[in-house]
Amino acid sequence: MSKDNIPADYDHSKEAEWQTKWEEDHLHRFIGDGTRPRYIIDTPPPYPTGSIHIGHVLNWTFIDIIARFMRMRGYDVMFPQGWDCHGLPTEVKVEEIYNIRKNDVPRNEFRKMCIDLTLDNINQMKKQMQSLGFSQDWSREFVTMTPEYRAKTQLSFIELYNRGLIYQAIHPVNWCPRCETAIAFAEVDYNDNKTHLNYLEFPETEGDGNVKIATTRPELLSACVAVVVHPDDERYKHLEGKSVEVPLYKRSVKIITDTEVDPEFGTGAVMICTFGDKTDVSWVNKHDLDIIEAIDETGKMREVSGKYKGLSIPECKTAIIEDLKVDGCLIKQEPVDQNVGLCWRCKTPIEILVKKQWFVAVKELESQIIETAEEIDWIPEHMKIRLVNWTGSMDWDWCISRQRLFATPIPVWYCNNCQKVQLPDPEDLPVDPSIENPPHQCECGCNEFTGEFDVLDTWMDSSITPMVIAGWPSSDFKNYYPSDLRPQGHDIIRTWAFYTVLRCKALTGEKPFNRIVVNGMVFGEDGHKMSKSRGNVIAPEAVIDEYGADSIRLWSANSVPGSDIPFDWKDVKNGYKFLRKFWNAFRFINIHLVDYELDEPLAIENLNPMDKWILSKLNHLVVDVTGYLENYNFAEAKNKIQAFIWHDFCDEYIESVKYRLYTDSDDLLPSKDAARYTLKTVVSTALKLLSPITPHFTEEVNHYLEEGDQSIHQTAWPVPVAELLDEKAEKLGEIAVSIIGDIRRFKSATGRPLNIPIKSATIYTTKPELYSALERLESDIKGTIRIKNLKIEIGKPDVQERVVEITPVMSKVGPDFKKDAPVIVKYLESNDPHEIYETLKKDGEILIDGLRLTDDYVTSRKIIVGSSGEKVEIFHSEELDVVLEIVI
RNA sequence: GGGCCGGUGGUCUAGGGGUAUGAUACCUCCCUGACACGGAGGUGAUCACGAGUUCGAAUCUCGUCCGGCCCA
Repeated sequence: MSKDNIPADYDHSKEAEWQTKWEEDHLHRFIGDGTRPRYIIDTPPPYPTGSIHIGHVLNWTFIDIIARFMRMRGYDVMFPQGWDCHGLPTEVKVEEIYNIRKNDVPRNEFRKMCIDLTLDNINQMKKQMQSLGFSQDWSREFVTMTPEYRAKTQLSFIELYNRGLIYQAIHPVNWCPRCETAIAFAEVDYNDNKTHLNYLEFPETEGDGNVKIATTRPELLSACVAVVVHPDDERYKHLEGKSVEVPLYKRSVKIITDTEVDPEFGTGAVMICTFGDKTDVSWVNKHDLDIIEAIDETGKMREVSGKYKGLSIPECKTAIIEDLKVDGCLIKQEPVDQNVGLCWRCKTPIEILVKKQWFVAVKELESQIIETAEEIDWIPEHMKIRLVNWTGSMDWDWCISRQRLFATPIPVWYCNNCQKVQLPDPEDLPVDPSIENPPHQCECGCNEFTGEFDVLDTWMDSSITPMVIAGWPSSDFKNYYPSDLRPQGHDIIRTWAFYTVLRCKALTGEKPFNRIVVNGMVFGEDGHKMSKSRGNVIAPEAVIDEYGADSIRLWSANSVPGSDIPFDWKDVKNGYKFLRKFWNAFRFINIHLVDYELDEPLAIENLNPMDKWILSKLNHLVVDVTGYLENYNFAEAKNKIQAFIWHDFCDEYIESVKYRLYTDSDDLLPSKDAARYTLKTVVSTALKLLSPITPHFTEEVNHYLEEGDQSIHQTAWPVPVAELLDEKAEKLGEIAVSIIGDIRRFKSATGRPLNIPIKSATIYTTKPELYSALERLESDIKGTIRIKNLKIEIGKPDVQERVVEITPVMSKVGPDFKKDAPVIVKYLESNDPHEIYETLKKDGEILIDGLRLTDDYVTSRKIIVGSSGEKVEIFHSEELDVVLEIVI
């Protein structure tokens, strides 16, 4: 039944062996034959940076617990893993490694360098994930930079283009002058700094007046297209509709009004430029103003800025301020705090440029996105609000073109004659228009084309994962779509969740997933999200080396969706201690299981009160943990299992059966077997409950405990046994636990060793039902604490009790006495507790200002004073209200 | 500046109208037939602040302050 070569210590380095075995045995493969209900997880594809961080550990532990739990419950689980490869960070890294700029080598050569680096990074991260015991089906791995995946991304582009949801337009975009590319809002970092607010005087074109405007960006003077003031601003009422002259350039611009102007800031008059900031963009659109492009793609001043042409932005700013001073147009300068947008990668201040770009028509899809979000289960629910609010607050459509190299090419060509857009045939995908030609000639008869050099935003790759894992565009993909579960962090609700909902809905007409479980962020010791740039990162390998994957998984499991959690070595260590405790308990049990032939029906017949107690608690645990895991309350599941094993089982139950296990008496043999059966059942069931959380540990113990070599992960999830759920048995067991604890505490309080034998003990109770309960528990109490003679008596010993404290039971006093409750409380506080107790005992009630207070509304604490002079020690057990008399 | 979340013993945390859960740290005692990497006990919280509702607020409402994530 069990093996007798159990190592003294649990060795977490054996985790790797189990990982290898699971992989070799294909334990985590999705079968897909329809013999079991399917459960599909749309796993996040991480960006291959080369190493996973603790945030990944948290996120993937959640996923893995769910995957393992669902498998044990009979589901065919698809747990794929992908990699979201494309992006600027890899390009920057490659430039760094080879000390080149991307344009120094041919495009394809540069891409090859990126691919090689990414493959290495994926390999490392995959190993890390495997070392954590995550149960992905690696036969279904997807990599967004492969031709197969790029073909899907391009197909999704073509489909949306054909439906008019992707269009090309001239549009303001966020632009990084260093990277020379458009970037999305999500890629803009913001930084506080100090600059100067410059007060400039714009003379009236007709008349002698002038307007003083305040600007932080005088270098954009050449792009000034209007001056705007608040419509209610009395200072400027007379100027509405008139024109002023732009200093230096002597151009005339209109004065317009808009309520968005803050009259309190600066002078209350603002110059609108193309484009100083986002407000400029909205004003230009709203008032249909001209567009003057003053800055080029590299951040240099263009022709239109006149003598400043070719200067960088800061150079131009300095020069123009000097010239304004000379002209007398600069009235004053004052320091001001500014919040500038920076390129998230290189920290260069971004500009807003006017560009021909590709867009996804997000604004048009808004209502559909919100509807779809409503159809999805959000865990926790408030996360949905973030997506809905975000959807309603987009300033402009999603710009999906990027001027980069390592990405999926935009699959279009332009006819050299008529400029018409040419698309590839779906069967030719993927294509690279920068080096290939389109399959057909243009309608206009022309056969000369220019390929698009721009590439797609990486979110275009990763926002179709639920479709890709379902096999899209193959015709049966709807059998595996939508996914059942999308697990992800709350930091990317406005990106990954948003783009996935938007794109999948637009492409399939359906929601991408039924349910989204959102995990929190991991904080470092400084209270901030763990990130490389903050330098508060702890490497998962360091934790695994010291305490093993299961310990960090236990740490991860001590949390719930949506809550941020701080990383703490102490907590990881606590998980490790728990596993060690469980291991030792198992080792002890194993000694008593060697050579033991289980006769289950017979054992069940002979269960004693303590066995029934722990078995009932075990079955309650099964019910509870199943419910907690169904509701993603990992913390509660983990804590309930841990408390049960550590305290109920190890500290109470095992201690209470030792006397039976070590007996040689034939009379006690059936009871001994019942104990062995119970020990085995508890360990075996608890292991199953724990195995989604700590798969290595439970597998290790399981292989010693059970016959055969079936993996614990292939066993069925425990179901509660109705006959063993027994409230009466639990209450009876609690009485034993309480008495045993009291005697332990008594020993501790009187400075005696815990294992010191007791010559005789008498338990006095005045309650008949308690008396009979104690009678049934006699041998367990006696055996557990080693009492030679135990007597149970009805009545009281020859002692005096003194009540030292009477406490109101507020949950009863409050509702029943309402506004009189404080009177009761005050009375109980200010009168002698013993007298109150005596009155209650004598009269059954006590009158306080006409209020009838009975026994039910109070609890009392007694001490036992004095004795009849015998050499006995007496104490009062509060919980049960019994008196114990002890002779040691 | 906006959206969302949060502020509970030294630290972390549960609860969310009736006098606060657990962990950790600390202190005391105990080497008990699996585990001293263990066990038993103990100290320690006016539940961020202010006001309101209520007999009663950590809990509900409003406001303030502080922190976090995302965005501007």
